[in-house]
Amino acid sequence: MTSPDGAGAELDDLMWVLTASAVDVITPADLRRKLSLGRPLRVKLGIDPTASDIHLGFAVVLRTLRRFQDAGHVAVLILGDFTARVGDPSGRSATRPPLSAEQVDAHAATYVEQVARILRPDRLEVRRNSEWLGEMGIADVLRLTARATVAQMLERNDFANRYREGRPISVTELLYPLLQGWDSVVVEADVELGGTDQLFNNLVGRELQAQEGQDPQVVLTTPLLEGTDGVQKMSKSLGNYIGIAEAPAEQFGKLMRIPDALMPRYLALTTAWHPDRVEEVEADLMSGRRSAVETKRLLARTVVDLYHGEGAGAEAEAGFDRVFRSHEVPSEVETFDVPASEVAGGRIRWARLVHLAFPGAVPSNKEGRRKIEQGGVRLDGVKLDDPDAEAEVAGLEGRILQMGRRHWARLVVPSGGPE
RNA sequence: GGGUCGGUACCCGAGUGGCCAAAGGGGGCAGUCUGUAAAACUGCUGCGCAAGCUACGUUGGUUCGAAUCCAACCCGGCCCA
Repeated sequence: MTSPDGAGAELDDLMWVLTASAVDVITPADLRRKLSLGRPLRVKLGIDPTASDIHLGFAVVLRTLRRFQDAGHVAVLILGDFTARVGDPSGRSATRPPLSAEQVDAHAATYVEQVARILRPDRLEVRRNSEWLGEMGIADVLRLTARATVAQMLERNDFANRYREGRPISVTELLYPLLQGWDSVVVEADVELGGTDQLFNNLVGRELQAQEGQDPQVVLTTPLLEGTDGVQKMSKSLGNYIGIAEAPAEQFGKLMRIPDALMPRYLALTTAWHPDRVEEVEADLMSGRRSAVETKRLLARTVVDLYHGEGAGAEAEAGFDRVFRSHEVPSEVETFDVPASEVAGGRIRWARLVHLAFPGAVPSNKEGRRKIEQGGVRLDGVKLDDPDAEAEVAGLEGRILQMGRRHWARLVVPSGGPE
């Protein structure tokens, strides 16, 4: 079906770029046909405004959307504000509390701001599904529900598994696929993108469009990227994510810590490279022409460059080497002001100080004590050994407290207090 | 509506009157090693300097003493209607 002329070759390449990392394309023939229409396609992506940080996992589908934009098509971003307000119970157990309109607005704003780091502003349309779903009456809803049967809904793996395992499924949940599908009808989507977990929902959109006499959307799903632990899919709640807005040093460090086995996945899904380039680097890695560490460094530099600009990756790498190769203190260390109120008689317990300086990593005094006992705390490179000992606060000024391998604080002593 | 089983720490899960801040596993964290990878090994994993305090769905009760017994309630699974 490939024509020998230039246009055909171009289309072949575009298909390759758009679908190289896709899991399902339903159907490739439809996609090819639509791409040849000679008009900008409307490419839909529904997002759930309950989370507020975009990470590399979600960026996978956004990157694909960007590729459509670069090919001249329009990104139609649907904020599922209506569904978020109703309270999507998909997470079950903790029956997620419905969000208020204000919360949704706040999330939506940060979302759009972050999305702008990946999508281009021209050829971008942002819609909220409350625009139309909020207008629907019970009669409309019933009409919509009449279009699907329970058996059809249970075809969705997620539902089928839960049903089989005796886990709860709320009736509302059965409704979501229909509502999302209706979004496609309203915005007249030509293509809908989504993670593989959205396959079923997006196919429902295809059905509904056909019933409404529209040319059904092409459904293209992208893989769910594994998080930094290499096992679970990346998500904020699991803490295994790399945010696209995170600082270069953070991103670089986290990327260096992913399991080696994950590199091909990350090369393909997080770099925005042409798939030919991905294959080339991967081949070098497999053949040993490029070592694992070098490949990982290349990956980390590439991703940091992508979100922080050309050169940011190399800079982050230099900082990384400084800390983890030369074991020096990073050039930028956050200062920690020892609170005067915590100082008794010019002294403070080490365990307490560690807790106060690193509230996130050391959530309690008790934890601070454990960290010291286990040899995880250093002052100017010297291990502390007695958590119950007290430090002379006056002697702490400007010294560097280190906890574990990745936490530092430059101590600042309160001045002007009653001496 | 009736019956039945269940709700334990971040997760799974043992525990059925005191020896339970609660076995075991997973996860996580710190240490050694290393490429901040993997594998391996060690330790830790409610809060408090401590006395002690708070925690086994919720509330109340029995008891010298409750995660364990009783009552009501809330939530979920299954079966019947």
